[in-house]
Amino acid sequence: MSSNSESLVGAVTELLAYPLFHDLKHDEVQSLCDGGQIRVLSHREVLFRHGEPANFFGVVVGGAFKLSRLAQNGDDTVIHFCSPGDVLAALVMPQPRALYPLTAHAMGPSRAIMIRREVYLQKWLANPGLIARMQSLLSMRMSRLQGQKVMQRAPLSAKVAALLLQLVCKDKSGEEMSVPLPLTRKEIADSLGVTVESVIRVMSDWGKKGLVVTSDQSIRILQPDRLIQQVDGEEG
Amino acid sequence: MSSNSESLVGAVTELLAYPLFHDLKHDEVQSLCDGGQIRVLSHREVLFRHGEPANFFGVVVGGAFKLSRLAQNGDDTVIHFCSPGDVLAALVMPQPRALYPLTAHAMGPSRAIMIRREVYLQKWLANPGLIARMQSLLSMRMSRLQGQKVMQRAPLSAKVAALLLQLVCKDKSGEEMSVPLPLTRKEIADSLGVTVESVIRVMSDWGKKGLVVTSDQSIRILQPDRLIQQVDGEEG
DNA sequence: CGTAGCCTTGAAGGTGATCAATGTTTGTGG
DNA sequence: CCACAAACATTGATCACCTTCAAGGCTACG
Repeated sequence: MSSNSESLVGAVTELLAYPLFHDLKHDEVQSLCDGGQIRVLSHREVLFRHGEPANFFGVVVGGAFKLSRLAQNGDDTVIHFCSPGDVLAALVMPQPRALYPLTAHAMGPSRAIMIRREVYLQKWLANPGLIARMQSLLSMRMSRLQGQKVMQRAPLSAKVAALLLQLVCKDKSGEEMSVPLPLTRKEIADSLGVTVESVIRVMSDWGKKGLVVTSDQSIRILQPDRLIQQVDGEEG
Repeated sequence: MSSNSESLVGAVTELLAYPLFHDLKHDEVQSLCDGGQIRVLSHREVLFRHGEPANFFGVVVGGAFKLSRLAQNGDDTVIHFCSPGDVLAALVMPQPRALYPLTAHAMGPSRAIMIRREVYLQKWLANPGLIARMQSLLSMRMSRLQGQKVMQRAPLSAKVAALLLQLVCKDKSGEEMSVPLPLTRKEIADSLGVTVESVIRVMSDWGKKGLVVTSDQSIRILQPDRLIQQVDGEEG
């Protein structure tokens, strides 16, 4: 139940599969993970907490994490959902006495490699190709945040639709696809800054119309085109 | 009136003053700006536009810029306000066929150094110390975005107060301070995703109570402590 | 078997949006 | 210097959307 740590023998090979490490050799990745350790978490466990000293950054290698912060009224706001291949808290590493800017909760059983701050400063920053790919990753995350900000004035249904469509791998529009995270209505609400009840009303409406189905904690989108119409503000 | 470009003889020396280039020598900065050019814009002119091919990134050296995107309903959303020393569009440089992710409008007379994409890839990325400081900059920008997202459920007055307090250099709380940008109500509204009218109602209320004054296009905060109370949700 | 987390539904109420009209400031050209 | 246009600021009335509050059901897990 509690977080466990193992050696990262096999994990390094997993990393090679992610675009971030694409043109690197096994030894090079090994060196980039120097002194790191794997952490295995179960559902709702905390990888790191907002405000703690940030001596490690992370690479997700399994499951998913939600990055969130508490508002002063008590309920937390989800900033980002992380999938395997994503990097956590790397941006704050350069700061001398860095604190984690967010709290990271595991969504379902998850794993992450935690790597020392010094290794980032000495080895990661010295590798221009790696930094370039990391900046692309950050650029996409930034882009998502901005995309959500643009939707602020849109009706709630548009926001929920946009979020769901952001989360599915948008390969083939027109076909059925499913959200690759165990996502609760509360988490959707916390991510959009609205109440659970409102999200439920929107989504149960879609359920009746056959737009989406929630089965087994997994959200499947049956008619992506009609969801996209919701984003664009048309009536469905 | 239209955007002008000069050589950047003197501008390089200006750069040395910003934290980003703090430990660099004049020649090094010169090399980092290789082939760059200075652009001088007047109020409301566009430095670059969302969707254009991004072959240059920028460093602000005077005035201010607002980074915004159009929503599908037509009005634009302000993502960020840039002051001198800030870097523009650097994150997308690593991508092969990068497009500008936002539109940059000058707020009042402003200047920026525009530097070729290749120079970023070859010289900037190869300088670990520089990249580290750039990531700190980005980290702060990210932090602002997140801070605003956390405020989403708060009442409008709290959001406006938080924005104003973010923009002033928060040195001495308790004393009078003023926003260092020519900021209109519309821009505040576009930044928060609300309507102009709502912002006006909040701020004119504060004006009557002596919390803030708008004179000469400049917003001065007379009683910062009471503004902070607004953020925390207390009645004023 | 009981608790905890999640989902659902309904009724009432408030906050901010919308629409419309008008005043104010800034900048431009004759 | 004045006239005019454009951008910005302001105020009021009405209304929709989302929140809040309350109550209950479902499933998982110790």
